[in-house]
Amino acid sequence: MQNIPIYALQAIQKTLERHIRLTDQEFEFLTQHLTWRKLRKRQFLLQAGEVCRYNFYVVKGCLRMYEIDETGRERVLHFATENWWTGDLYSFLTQMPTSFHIECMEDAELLQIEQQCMENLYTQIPKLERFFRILVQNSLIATHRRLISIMSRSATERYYEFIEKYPDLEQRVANHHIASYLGIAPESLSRLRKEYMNKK
Amino acid sequence: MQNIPIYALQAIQKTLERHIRLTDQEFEFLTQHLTWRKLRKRQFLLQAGEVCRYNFYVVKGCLRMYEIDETGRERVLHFATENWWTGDLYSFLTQMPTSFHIECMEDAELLQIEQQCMENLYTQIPKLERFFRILVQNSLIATHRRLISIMSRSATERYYEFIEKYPDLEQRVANHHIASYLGIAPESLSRLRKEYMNKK
DNA sequence: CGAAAATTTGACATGACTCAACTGGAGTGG
DNA sequence: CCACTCCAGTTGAGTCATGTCAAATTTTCG
Repeated sequence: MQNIPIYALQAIQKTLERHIRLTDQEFEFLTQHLTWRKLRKRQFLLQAGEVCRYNFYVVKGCLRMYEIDETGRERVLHFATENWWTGDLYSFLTQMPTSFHIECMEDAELLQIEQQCMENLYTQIPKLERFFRILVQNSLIATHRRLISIMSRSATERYYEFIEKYPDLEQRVANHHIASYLGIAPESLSRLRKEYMNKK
Repeated sequence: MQNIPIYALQAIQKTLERHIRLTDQEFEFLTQHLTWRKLRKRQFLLQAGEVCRYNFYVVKGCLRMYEIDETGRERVLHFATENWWTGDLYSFLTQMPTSFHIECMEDAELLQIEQQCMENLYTQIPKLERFFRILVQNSLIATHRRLISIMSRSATERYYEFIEKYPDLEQRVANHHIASYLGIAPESLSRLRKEYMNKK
């Protein structure tokens, strides 16, 4: 197995430090359960039907997690870039097959933790249970906001919200994926974009 | 302070047992941090601007948590009935003022845990940290589903989904609150209902 | 019983979708 | 390095689901 580069360890350490403080021993112990992974553009980290065995931390790159609905249309649930986590929590926890795909939109570098290890880690380092609880809580809060947003705001408003919140993604991510994330047709997004350009 | 009735303790115990197993001592310890609360219809458990200091477990009754958006319109984020939990996680955690209201739609009986106590409880009984992590995770999964649903399905489909999933709420909750939950106009819901009745 | 609120109904408006055609740029192979 | 293909993005026209507003009716509750 390939060694984990130092910058990746530093990155995840910094991310952890935002919520918990680990001793060097604890961090060392944690890193023994991390695996280093590199993927190229268009590769899948996860495909529908598989069980999601890992939780992924993005060191570099840009990924999207999406579902294909009954009508065959893709629905982007979220994007993940540097220092974000991704994975299908539901599948991860229940060990049921996932309904999601996670695809690299750019070459990517990741750290992964296996589900099995997580349980051990929680026992060995209770602080990690805290970390992941907070992570999930934040995720829930963000999803609530998005739900409210999609329920109360027009396509235009949601688009403006998006470019304000994620100016970088606007640049990195293909238009039709953003449209899918916002829950609008790519054609509509194209028109919104045009309108927005004219205003400026 | 009023004593907690036995049926309330039994209810919460049963709910906890779905994910963790506490010893009698642990449960006893937990109950010392619970407060019993009764509310009447139309009373507020939480109002925008307050800090949400508690996590609430519903023993009896039916509540709604909602936000008032920029246009003055109510958006129902969720309903809570028997054996559900409610509260504003974000405010609860950050101790920032909430933007939500939680209102009783029927006379209600609740158990509440104070945020401060939670932290102690987690330390004393790590299993509880697990319980709440799982709770939040399930909540996140449900919210993801709802997001996908609102993005990919028509108002009709969402309504059918709702009555299938929560046949009891359909009965207990006012029409316009369900409309708000589904993200549609009350008039539209009324029409969907009519259509649905004709079909049957 | 009566006032206020909720629901229903009708008429109309419109934002966003669909489908189809066109444009432009990136990637590929000769 | 050009020509060709393919996919993403743009644009236009027409449609439809759902929203809005207003009025009528029913229900709720003091």
